[in-house]
This record gives sequence, C-alpha cells and structure tokens, in this order.
Amino acid sequence: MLINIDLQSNEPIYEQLKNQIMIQIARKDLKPGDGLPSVRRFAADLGINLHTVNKAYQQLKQEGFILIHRQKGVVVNPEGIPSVDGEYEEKLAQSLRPLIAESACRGMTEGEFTSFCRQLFKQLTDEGDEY
Amino acid sequence: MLINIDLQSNEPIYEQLKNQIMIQIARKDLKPGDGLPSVRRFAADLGINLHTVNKAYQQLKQEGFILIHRQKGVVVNPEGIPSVDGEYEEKLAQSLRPLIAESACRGMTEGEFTSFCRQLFKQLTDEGDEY
DNA sequence: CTAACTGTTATACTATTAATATAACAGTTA
DNA sequence: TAACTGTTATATTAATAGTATAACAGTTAG
Repeated sequence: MLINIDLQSNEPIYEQLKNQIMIQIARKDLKPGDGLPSVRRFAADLGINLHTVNKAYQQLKQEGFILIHRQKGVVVNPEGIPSVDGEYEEKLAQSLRPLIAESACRGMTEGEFTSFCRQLFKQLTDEGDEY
Repeated sequence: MLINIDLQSNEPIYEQLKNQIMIQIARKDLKPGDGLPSVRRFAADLGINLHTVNKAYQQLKQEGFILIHRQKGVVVNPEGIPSVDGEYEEKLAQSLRPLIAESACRGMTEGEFTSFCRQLFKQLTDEGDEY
C-alpha cells in the first residue's frame, strides 16, 4: 500500500485516501479479495487519525468498492466493483461539465479534450510495473 | 442571464455561479465584451448575498474570465479567455484523475469514457438556440 | 448639485465540515 | 488472557460558506 497523503492540500485527507485506493484498484495493484490495513494500522502508518481512515472506508463500503467483515477485516469487493449505472453517469456528468466548460472557454477543442482524457486513462489503467 | 441556483446542493453557491457563467461563455451565450449584472443586482435577482456574488466575480477575474472596471462595470474579457497553459493542464489532470479512476473501476473502457466526454462537450458548446 | 448607483473593504455572526483526541463496547484470534 | 478488530459516542479545534450591516470612494443620470 504505497499511499501518499498531502496534509497541505486543500483536498480533504479522506478524499485523497478514497481516490488513491480507487486508483490502485483501477491499476489492478489492488484486486478483488485483496486485504486493506485495519483503520488503526493505516492511520498510524499515514500519521493521521483513525476516524479519517474510517470515513474513507465507510464511503468506499457504501459505494461497493470494499467489504468490511468483523472477521476478515477490510477487503476489496470480491464480487468486483458495481458497474456504471444511470445514477453514476449523472454524477459523473455533473462533475465533468464544469471541467469541460472551462477547457472549452480556454480554447480546447473537443478532440484535444478527449485526447487529454485518453492519455490520462491510459496512464491510470496501465498495469503498473514501470519504474 | 438565466442562472439557476440550487440552495440545497452541496456544491457551494459561488461555485455554481462560476460554473454557470463559464458554461454560458463556452456556449457563446456570453461573448467577449458582454456585460454582467452588478454584484447587488445579481444578488437580489438570485436571492443571495452580495458577498457570494462578489466571491465568484473575484475568482473569475483572477482567472481572466472577466474584467471589472470602476466605470464600465463587469464585462466578459474583451481580449478573450486566457488559453490553456501548463498550469491549467496540471490542474485539469488532477481533477480528472479521480473521475477516470472511478469510471475505470466500474468497468468503463477508455473508448466509453472518451465518448461520454465527447457527448458532453458537444452539448456544452452547441451554440444554444434549441428549446 | 444631488441622488442613486458602482466596486470594495471591514466586521461580525451562524452553520457546516474536516480532523483530531479519547474512551469505551463487543467480537475475534493467537 | 492479551492483543487485536470494527464501531460508536463525545468533545474540541480550525477552516470554509454564507449572511447581515455598514461604510468609503468613485461614477453617472436627472
């Protein structure tokens, strides 16, 4: 679990945690069934509070990314991550619209924007053994 | 100025304002040189506080979207909006990465994601005379 | 000149959220 | 038994969003 938390960022710590865990799942550094540290271990390793880790875990649990068993601990959902549905698409659109609007204002074309996304997508899902 | 503010949204009001103004510039509903309402007028029309409008204006000003003359009032930058630069690309990438990661986790392919973006881009920049 | 506007600044208050600090409970496991 | 697990409760601090007034200085229309 190579997680990097920036305490100076204006992005909340629990969001940073959620995002980096999702990125590792996307890269398949974390696979269905893989275990995650306990809230206390993780908090101690990252130098943050256990409640902050717990908040990230609770939200990842509610969105179906992880399961939390009293016995087995915290685990990446063995059934896999819930697929895209209409609700998620609407949430995604709502997040993307402002980014697209600003990019268009600044002169980005449709092709340039989608190329930019394609490039990021490749980097993120490129199964990570490069160094 | 057809702006719609959702007071119940968890998206801050000044962000909603910024985004909707940027969207109207992207659609060319607002063109360089066009005037915007005074902070007091706008606030009264929207039923919000003048400082909330001012906060949105100040940020749009700093990013080069609008100019504020003591005389002419508030105006969409007549020189046009500043182009994409390295700094903006980095900010954009930082915003897109979590969205792409979550979409990839949920099984979206690179093609599906870029198609989704392309579609949104078209809708946003489609010069708006449809009804 | 006056009155009504303009952006700007300052101060104060409330509500919400993020993050931390302890503490405790109940269940699991070596 | 001892050390762990997730979970819950309570309290505090800090930052942010939003509102409410008030005032200042410059502009403009009547």
